[in-house]
Amino acid sequence: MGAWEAREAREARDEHRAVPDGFWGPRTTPAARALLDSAVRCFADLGYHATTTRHITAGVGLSPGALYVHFASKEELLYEITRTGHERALEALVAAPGEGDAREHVRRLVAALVTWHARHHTVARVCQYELAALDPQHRATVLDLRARFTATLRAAVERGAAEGLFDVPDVNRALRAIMSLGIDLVRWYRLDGADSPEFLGECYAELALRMIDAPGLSAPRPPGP
Amino acid sequence: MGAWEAREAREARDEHRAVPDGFWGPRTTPAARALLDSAVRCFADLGYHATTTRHITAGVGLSPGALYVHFASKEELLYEITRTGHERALEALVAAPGEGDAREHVRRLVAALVTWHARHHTVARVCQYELAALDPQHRATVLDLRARFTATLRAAVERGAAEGLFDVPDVNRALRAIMSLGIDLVRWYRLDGADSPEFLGECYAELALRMIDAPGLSAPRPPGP
DNA sequence: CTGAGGTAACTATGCGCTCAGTCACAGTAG
DNA sequence: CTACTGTGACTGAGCGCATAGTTACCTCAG
Repeated sequence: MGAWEAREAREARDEHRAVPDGFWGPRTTPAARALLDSAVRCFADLGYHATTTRHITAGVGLSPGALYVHFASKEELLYEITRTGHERALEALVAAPGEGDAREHVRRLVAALVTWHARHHTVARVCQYELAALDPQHRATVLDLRARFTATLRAAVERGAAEGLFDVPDVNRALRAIMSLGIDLVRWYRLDGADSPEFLGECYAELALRMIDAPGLSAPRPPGP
Repeated sequence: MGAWEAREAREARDEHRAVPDGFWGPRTTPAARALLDSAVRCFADLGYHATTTRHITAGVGLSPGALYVHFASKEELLYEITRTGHERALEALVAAPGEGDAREHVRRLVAALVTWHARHHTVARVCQYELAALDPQHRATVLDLRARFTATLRAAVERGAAEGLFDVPDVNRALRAIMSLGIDLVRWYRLDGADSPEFLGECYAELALRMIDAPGLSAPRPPGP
């Protein structure tokens, strides 16, 4: 039995994966993907600075030096995680169909935002809490992705405000409130809890609309749990 | 000029204080208060694990060993900060008057929650993000304070739901949404921004009520910015 | 004199990262 | 088929360094 079969056997009995297949993209090798998975779990549990390279490599049954075969540094690992995480979240947002009026568009955007952050709450936690540990250049790249994310949501809210569907005295304040609903759940959400990501997305989309709806426009209440 | 006058002179030209006078309680000595202030700034900026004892002591013009004259360890410093922060936040919440119906009570509680977290956003950031670095015993003490905090808010929401004022299919989900509004602002709020803590508290209290109000109960819209 | 507060040099530890060497394996020559 | 060789993944000891925490000594107001 070669080393690679032995490692696959170890991986098979590892705890559940941090992300689904395909998340890291097709070019990444199996060992690099396993290291990214392990790093996501460690960074989410302990934080970037409290995580050692030995934690990460031990999580996939490798020795400390193996990390540097696939990544130049611990920081590059964090960069790969946060950049890919932000790219996937942005993809989920722009994939939300823009049909219907601004109200339906915002509903679908918030549902997509919340569903993604709930389903990928471990990666999302790293993306939200560990940006300060990035190199300035890497951080700038990730913050640019964040700006595009926010701009997508802002456009929909501004459109609804212009059409008189929403009552938002300050678009930025409304945006921050909506984003807070989606972002803060990475702090507490667990996949084995009562609410599925999709269900939570629907609930929170309704809450967001209630916050910004103009008076008298509220639709009938959504289904219960 | 003695060493103490020299230190006071250094403090006088320091950047603005992290917390107002009296925050740490009357028993703490001036040197200990200065170290707590410096630690709050460092932990909020860099995170607990990336902060060294040299950072903290250099921030008040002392040598590294001086920290251990006043505190047993870096962790005890974090414990003092998070415990006191949670105590002060809880005090602000229970000080909100409970007069009027449940709707007004929730409004005042959310306003108090948001106002406190905005005004003390630096301490609050440490309280929210660095709990994992606490000793298990210290963490248990702080989590108990958090539970009492949540229970205060939950009681008011449950009362309103029982009276038919609120439409909340799941009290925990509504609570989490409201708490997320208040907690996530420590990530972005700055005191030199456009909204004062009190004004943001009023705005967010209104948003919270819109999320949970039963249909047809919404009051006229609040004042603009 | 006393002792609380503070200093500076120190220790032990554990970190990120390196590098010479091992191993499995694919390709190729004879 | 065997023998040889190049290649890339990986090992594991360990380097240089920065860290948290310790300690012996100093200062000076009361």
